[in-house]
Formats: sequence, C-alpha cells, structure tokens
Amino acid sequence: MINVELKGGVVKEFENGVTPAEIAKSIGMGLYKSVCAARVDNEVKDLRTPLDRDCKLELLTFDDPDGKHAFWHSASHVLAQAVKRLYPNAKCAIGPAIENGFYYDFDVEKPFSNEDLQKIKAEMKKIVKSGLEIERFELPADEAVAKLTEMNEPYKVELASEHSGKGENISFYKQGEFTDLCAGPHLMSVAPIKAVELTNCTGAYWRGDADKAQLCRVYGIAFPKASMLEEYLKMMEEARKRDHNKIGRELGFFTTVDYIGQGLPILLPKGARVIQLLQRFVEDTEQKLGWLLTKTPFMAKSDLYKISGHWDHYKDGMFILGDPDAEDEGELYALRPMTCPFQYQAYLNEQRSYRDLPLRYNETSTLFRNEASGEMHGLIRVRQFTISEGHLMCTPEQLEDEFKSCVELATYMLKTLGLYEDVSYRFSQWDPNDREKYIGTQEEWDEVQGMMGKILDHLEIPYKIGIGEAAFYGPKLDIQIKNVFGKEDTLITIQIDPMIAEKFGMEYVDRDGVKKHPFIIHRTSIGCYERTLALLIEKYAGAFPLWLAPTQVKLLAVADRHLDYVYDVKKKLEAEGMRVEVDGRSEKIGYKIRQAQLEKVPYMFIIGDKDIEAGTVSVRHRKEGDLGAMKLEEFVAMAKEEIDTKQIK
RNA sequence: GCUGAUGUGGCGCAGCCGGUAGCGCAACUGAUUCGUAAUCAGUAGGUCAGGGGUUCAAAUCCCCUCAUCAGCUCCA
Repeated sequence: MINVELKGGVVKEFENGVTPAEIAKSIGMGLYKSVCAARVDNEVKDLRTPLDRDCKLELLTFDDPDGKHAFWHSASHVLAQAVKRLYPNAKCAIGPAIENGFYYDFDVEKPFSNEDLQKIKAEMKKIVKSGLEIERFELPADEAVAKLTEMNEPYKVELASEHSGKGENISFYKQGEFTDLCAGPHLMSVAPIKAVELTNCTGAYWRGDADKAQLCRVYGIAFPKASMLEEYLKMMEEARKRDHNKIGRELGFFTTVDYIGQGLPILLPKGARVIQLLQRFVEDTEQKLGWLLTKTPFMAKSDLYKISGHWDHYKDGMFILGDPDAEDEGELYALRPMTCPFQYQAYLNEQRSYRDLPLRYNETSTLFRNEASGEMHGLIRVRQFTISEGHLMCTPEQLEDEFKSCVELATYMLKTLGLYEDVSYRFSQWDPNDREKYIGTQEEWDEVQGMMGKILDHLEIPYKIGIGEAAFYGPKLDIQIKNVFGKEDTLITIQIDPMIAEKFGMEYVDRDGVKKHPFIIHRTSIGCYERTLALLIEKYAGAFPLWLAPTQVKLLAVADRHLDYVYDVKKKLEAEGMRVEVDGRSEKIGYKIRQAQLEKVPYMFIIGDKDIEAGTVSVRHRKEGDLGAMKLEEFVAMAKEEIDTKQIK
C-alpha cells in the first residue's frame, strides 16, 4: 500500500501500482471524465502511470495549463487520425500542443484547402463521437523503428531512431486504428474533445530547418465545451480588432505604398508625432542618466563591416550600394544594419583611461536591414527602422552595475508605457553546435554567459533560456512581447559583448598602466520606435495616454456662432503647449462627438451658449464621458497633471 | 526565401459559368444651427495592383512582377 496526498492535504491509502486514472475514478466519475493529466510530486505524468511509492498527486483538468496541454495534445492525435482516414498517403511528422491549441505537421502532395479542413474537422467530430479509448504501450527502440518503418512513417522513424541505443523504451499511444509515436501525456479517451476548430493551415519546415522538406501544418484549438470554443473565437476576434496593422492604418498612424517597397512604411503625422514624443522622452531621460548623444553616418565602406564581423556574419542582411561582385570591394558601401561599429569610432577618437569608464553613448539611430521578403509585418518587422541605440564601454568590475542600470532604464520605460506587465525575459545564448554563426571560442562564450547568468540571477529576473538566440558577438537579455496574434517579438535587448572591442582595437589604460579591452554593453532602452509604436497601438487600441496622444483635445462647437470662442480656447490651450484640433463643420454635436470618439481623442470640449455665458468649457473624456463644465484653467491644471505624471487612462 | 490566401473609387464590400463596373460609409455642395456616439438632399470620384497573353470581347481565364495577410525560417 502507498499513501497518496491529494488536493487539500488529504492523504489516502491505495494499492501499490494504482494509477492516477483509477484514483480519479475512485473519487468520482465526474472527475474521472474531466481529468486530463496528473502532477505527481510536481512532475506532469500520464494518467496511466502506475504510482509505486508515497507521493503527492494533483489531478489536472482542463483548467490547469498542463491539463490543457494534454487535452490539446490528444486533440492533435485526433486530427492526425482524421487526416490518415481521409488521406491515407499523408505522412505524419509531429503534432504538439502549443500555448493556444495544437498543430500537426503532415507531408502531403497538396496542402490542405479550406474545404479540406472542413472535411477533416467533420471527421474529427466523428472520431470524438465514437469515444475511442486511448491506450498507451511501449516498445524497445529497435522494435519501435521496425514498427514505424512498417507503418511507412519516415518522419516518425527518424524520431524513433534517435532514441535507439539509449536503452529506453519508446512509448506509443493508440486510439482505434490510429497509433502514434508519442511521449504523452494524453487523455484516457477522445470523448472529451467536444469542440474543435481548425484555425489555419500553413507551411512549416521539418525540424524547423529551411533546407529540409516543407510540410503542411494544420493549427487547431479544442475545448471540452462548445460554449468555451465560441468564447475563445470571440476573444480572438476582439484581439484582432486591436491589430496595429489594421487600426494603425485606419486611424492614420501609417500607411504603405506598393511602389516604395516592402517594409518601408510611411509614418503619417499622427504616427510621426507619437514617435517624436517618445524620442524626446527617451533622449532626455538618457541624457539625465549620463548617456552622451552621438550622431553617426547611415552608411560606411565595406571595410568597417569587415572589422566588425558584419561582412562575414550579416552580409545577406545588408543593403549594399554598388556591385557586390566587383573586384574592388573597398569601393563598396553598405547602409548600416547596426550602430555598433560607428559608435566605437567615437570611443576610438581619444586614448581612454579607466577613469573615462564607464562611457555611455546613445543615439537615435536609423538602421537598414534587408529582411527576407516574407518577414515584413506592419510596423513590427520593417526594413528601415529607428532604434534608441546605445553602447556602453566599461571595466569588468563595472559590468554588473552598468548592466543593471541598463535593465532599470528599460524597466522604467516599460512601466511608463504601461507595457511592463506584458513582457517576458529571454536569456539568449549561443548554440555551440552552430559555430558558423558566432565568433569567439567555447571558453569565451562559457565565461561571458556565466557572468551574464550571474547578473540576471542577482537581479532576480525570471528568464527562460533561448539557445541559438544570441548575437554573433555575445549573449543577450531579450525583453519579449507578444502582438495581438500571440506572436512574440523582441522589444528591448541588452547584450554583453566581450569580443568586438579587441577587433576594433578599443582599449583603456588601467590603473596598473596596462592596456585592456573594455566590455561593451549594447542596449536599447525603449526598442525600435516603429515596433514600440505598433505594440502601443495594440495595447491601447489606438487610444493613447494623454502625454502621447497625437491630438489631446478636440474642440466641438455646438453651433457655428460659437466658433470664435472655440478658436479663442484653442489659442489658449496651445499657449499651454497642448495639442488641439477644432472640428468646425456645420454638423450636429452628436455627429462631431462620434467622430472624435472614433478617433480616440482623449478629451473633447463641447462648447455652446451656456459655456460662453459662464466662461467655461464642457469637458468630455473618451472613456469617462461627460465631465461637466469647468473653467479652462481648471482643465489645464488637470490635464497637465495627467501629462506630467504620464498617466494611463 | 518557402507554403497558402488576398489585391475592385479614401475605407468596407457586390460583381455566379468572360460581353466594357455597383452598394454602404467617407469626401464635396446646399439646406439645417440642432448641447454629449451618425440631420436631410444632391454632386463628384474607379477601367478593376502593374505588365503580358488567350479571345470578336476580360475585373472575370492563363503567365510574370509588385504589394498585403497568416504561418515557417530569419530577426529589433
């Protein structure tokens, strides 16, 4: 007998070898039917795992993230089963659960059309209705490979073969006629997968390698109840309404033009205004913190990039001016994809001593990157962008404090913008198995990654590790954020570079009179203005905080005879430094209010006879509605407070 | 770059199996001067992303290019 501690600390006795599924059943059929997976001593296990010692057991339902995971993973198997029934020649690759749902990759002659997906969905529903039990079994690796070979599943054979020789058994899950190589965990049957939607079908490379076969990836989502699916789909629709690429265009923040080219957006007055406000804020803040502004050229001869290593490691990503196949490469110029090697020249301008360090250079820097044509996305991925760039040269002793101050600056920016709660952290490391991509030796990387890891731990930053995500010259702390589609991008990056100073001969004379190479921190404080603008548009659905709003107050006259007073108010507000617009059209007040609301202007003044008589303005807030009449000075004081403290409302 | 989808007046859409473009909103003009999310009437605007081809005839069929979207790969 073993003692199993259940929810709420209740300890029950069970026979040795009991499974979580059996325990769930003993508690009640309701629980048994809804349980998806088990957490045994904080480890997620399949419900069929025999328990052979005292332990703590949590029975995970769909409400638990790991429960959801198992649920979706089983749904992906149902998807594969349906595909195999309808398209017996399809070869199965992998089909995991993801953050929101699941996908399965298939090798098929022709990618699935929307009609195909409908058919597949219908077949999935049939499978679910049949309520097939899901069984688990294990085979030794060589037998597993033999079985999968017989099943004519080459991708599965490849996966199983990697495990042969390890001496471990390989697990399979089987439901009806469908068997899949899989580590699990899975549901006990397909029955609970009541509501399914196949959301998308796209291409995806086998093992994420662009040189390998391209497969057909079907994305889906599933829930135990139809109402949950409806709710989810509605939520996604709402999220898409915030898509910066849609409302950013509608609200006049930016546009694109076919004959200018991909990834080259036109920032319209509103978008340009927000970026200007952000930029002034960033530059002023950085200056106060001891950063020295530089302005360096947008292009340089190839020689510069050869020293920095960009020519070898980043050439494909650069816009090169001239014929790259020309004999004399010295005459080639390239637009800068990064600011680093330019700003280093400022450092190199004088002989440096340890007394000069840390030396902090910042720049509002426009960069050009020849991104592959399929990569562009609204303002988030573009070919020309402007970044709050900075490079900081310091001694090893200063590294931790300086790194910390860079993180603090980024945090301050994120908090001010209201994005702090929305980001996650990634410690981006090199991939030792992909040496081509990096400079430096194993020892150098181990050392600098060790240092960075220690600093991050001291800062108590909750990061995940990204292997192969480092820059070619050093590891990064990437501050990640998701767009409305759930796609993650880097908003801010702070990097430690122990290698490039040497390449450029950047030195300082230390206390002991010896010349040494400084550490360089590459960092951005607010990221790229275009991308940050995009995420702010999505965050606020276009309704910017007052301090960033392109137009802060819209003045609406009730009737034309009030316009003189209105323009007088405008003048006074502008004298206070506020951004004001007048809607002088001969429309009804309701119409003009509606327009201003749709434009998401923070404050509207409704001005009519009553206001002129009383010498007031009637204030309306876009969210709070009618705030009543007040003296202009009263409003200005209130608005200034809101602006100065950068309130978000 | 790859897979798939899309590209019709400023925006959102119609235009089925080919016979030379419609609607709503916006814009403009006129009337209305009306206090917190849409006043009424009228006018103008597109050759259908661009180029080539098939055809007596193409927005509608075919090819190429460009751009947009989702995903992959890549990346701030």
